[in-house]
Formats: sequence, structure tokens, C-alpha cells
Amino acid sequence: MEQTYGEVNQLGGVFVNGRPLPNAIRLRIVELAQLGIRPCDISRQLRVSHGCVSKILARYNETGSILPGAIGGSKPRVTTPNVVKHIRDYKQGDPGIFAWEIRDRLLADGVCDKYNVPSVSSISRILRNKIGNLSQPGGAYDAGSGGCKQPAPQPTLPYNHIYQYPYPGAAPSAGTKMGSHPGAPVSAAHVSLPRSWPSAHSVSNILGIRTFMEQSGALAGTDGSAYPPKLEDWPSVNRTTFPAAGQGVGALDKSAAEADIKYPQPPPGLSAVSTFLSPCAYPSSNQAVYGGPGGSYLSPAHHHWQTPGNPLAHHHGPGVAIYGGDPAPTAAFKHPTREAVDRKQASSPGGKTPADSLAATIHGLSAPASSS
DNA sequence: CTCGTCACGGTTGAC
DNA sequence: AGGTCAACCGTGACG
Repeated sequence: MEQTYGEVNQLGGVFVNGRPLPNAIRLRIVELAQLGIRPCDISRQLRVSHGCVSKILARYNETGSILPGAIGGSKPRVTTPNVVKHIRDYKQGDPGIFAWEIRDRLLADGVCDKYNVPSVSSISRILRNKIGNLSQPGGAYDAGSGGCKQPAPQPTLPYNHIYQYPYPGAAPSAGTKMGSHPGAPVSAAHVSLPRSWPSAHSVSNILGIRTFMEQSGALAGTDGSAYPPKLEDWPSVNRTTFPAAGQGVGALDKSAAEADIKYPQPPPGLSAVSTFLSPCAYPSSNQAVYGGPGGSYLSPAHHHWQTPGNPLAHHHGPGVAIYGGDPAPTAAFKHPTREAVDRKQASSPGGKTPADSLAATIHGLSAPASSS
């Protein structure tokens, strides 16, 4: 089953039910939007349902991230042994303490932060169930028992970044912990809070970024693996027919193209997409379908899945790359966003700039999905 | 014609 | 090892 085949939507686009769109497409959606292309046109061009386009753009505007949310897993437990222990301590210290006071103290003492502090009702439950009558210390937990030592290294943390909460505070504290994934290098980077960037305009801030990009461009290659393998890319996408530019961003885009691992290959007949999809060399085992050419850079492949490396490291690349020109395929579109696009392009000779900027922007993202 | 929203069927991963 | 559950996904349809 590795090869889950993708399905084709009404627009002729390929997707995998239940799975996020490849990052390349997500990125492209945002880029196009930045260029001023209307969502409906983006939908048609990329062959992604407008609901999806709307969702991705909305999320981007809200969080600054193009990445999908963390899939699967359980929510982090808030009432860790450590928290329970503290609650118990507070209660013992002051039997008359109110749950809300305990809550405040947990925050004040740094036991929890505002994102993982238990609700008042949870605290009440803890007092009732786990601690029993505080008065009687023996309750459920042995205080001294250090059993609970702090095993819970801020459970939240990991999640935080995963979920990409705009969690400013977290980061810091978290710092220590994030390393959750063993395999994964901790790319500090992803910790970045999406929020921090200037939202929309960051994108527009092209110039600055551009520069940045260039530099990074080079880098891109280096890290290549950055994206969690999971996130995929459709090579094809990259090339979408954007009238825009054909220019070769060549190399870069490759990176962009990371292959998505799980994406299934489109059925042969499939439109444009399939074209690019040449099944590349990937070991199919994980990879699938969409993956194309990217292979090259995917090299390490497989398990790499798990290593989230830094998120979009390559983004740089991608952003730019995107427009690689492939002639035909897309041409198929109905009528390519006529004016909008044209106009846009025209207007900016440089063309892709915006995109670039975006890429840069994206940079900050964290890669939630990668979850371990 | 656009676009926000949501039910639906699906996948994932922690527990 | 396998099941449960809750999170997320994109599509498609409605308004």
C-alpha cells in the first residue's frame, strides 16, 4: 500500500484523500495570492478546490505558515505528574487555596505557561480525584515519591511547535526541550513563530527578502532535506504553467520539489500532473507518487521522513523556483487567469519577485507536520 | 461568479 | 500488536 493512488478532483487535480497537499502546491497557492491572483483563479490553475485554497490562504494569513497542521497524535496532557505534584504542594501549603489561585501559581512559578496550564475545572478535578482531600496527604500521590519527577518535560512544548501556536513564550522555555525527535536535528529554526513575521507584508517586502533569498539560495542546496519528508511536493506543481516565468530558476526549484512521500502517483492518464511525475527514482517504498524528479535531492530518502529537519529549508528554493516553465501542461487550463496574471506579470518585470519574497517568508515556518 | 463554510470520508499518530 | 480517539486533510456542495 505504499502506493496510495491519488484521486482526481473535479478540476483535474490530483490529491490524496486525507493527506495534505504537497508543500509545493501550498506554497504556490500563497505565492499566487501574493501576486494578486484571485483565489478562484488559483484554484483553477493549480487544480485545487477553492475550499482548499481558501483554507490555506486563511491559515497563511492567520499564522503566517503554509504548512498543514499536525496530523494525528494526541493532545499533550496538561496534567502531568509534575503539575499534579505542584498542585498538591500548593494545596498542602494552603488548604484553602482556590483552584484559580493554583492556576495562577502554576503560571507564576513557571510550572506551566499559558498554553498548557490546566483549566480551573481540571485543577478541581485533580484536587478531587488525584489528590483527594488534600488535607490528607497521602492521597493518590505520594508527594515525596518523586515518581513523578519531572518526567514531563514540558510536554507541551513539543506540541507547541508542532501546532504552531503563535506561541511566543513557549519558544524560549521550550528551547531546551524541543529536541524531541531524536533523529531530527533540531532545527531551531522551526521554532520560529509564524506569527512573528510580518504577516502579509513580509511578503511584499520583496526587496529585502530578495536579497536574503539570494543568499540563501545557495544554501538551499545544502540543507536540502529540510522539509520533512512528509510534506511533499509535487514537482509538477512547481512548474506550473505560470506564464510568468519560465526562467529558470532551475536549480533551485529542484529543491522545491521535494518529493512528497506519500503522494501516490497519479494514474497514468492523468493530466498534466502526471507528466511531470515521472516516477522517479525514488524508492517507492515511501514515496510515492507525486514525487518526481525530486529524487535527486531526496537522496537520503526514506526514513528521512522522520527527520524533520528544518522545515522549509529549501524553501528558498522553492519559492523561487516555482515557476519553472514547463510548457504545456498547464496550458490546458481553461483560460488562464487571463488578465490577472498577465497583468501582474507585466507589471513586474522582474516577475517573480513576490514569489521570492514569499519563499523567504516561509522560511520561518515550522514544520509541524513532521511530527516525529 | 466568488468565496466562506461545513459535512464527509479519509489518514495519522499518541495513548 | 492492535484498537481507540482526536486531531488534521481536501473535496464538494451550499448559500
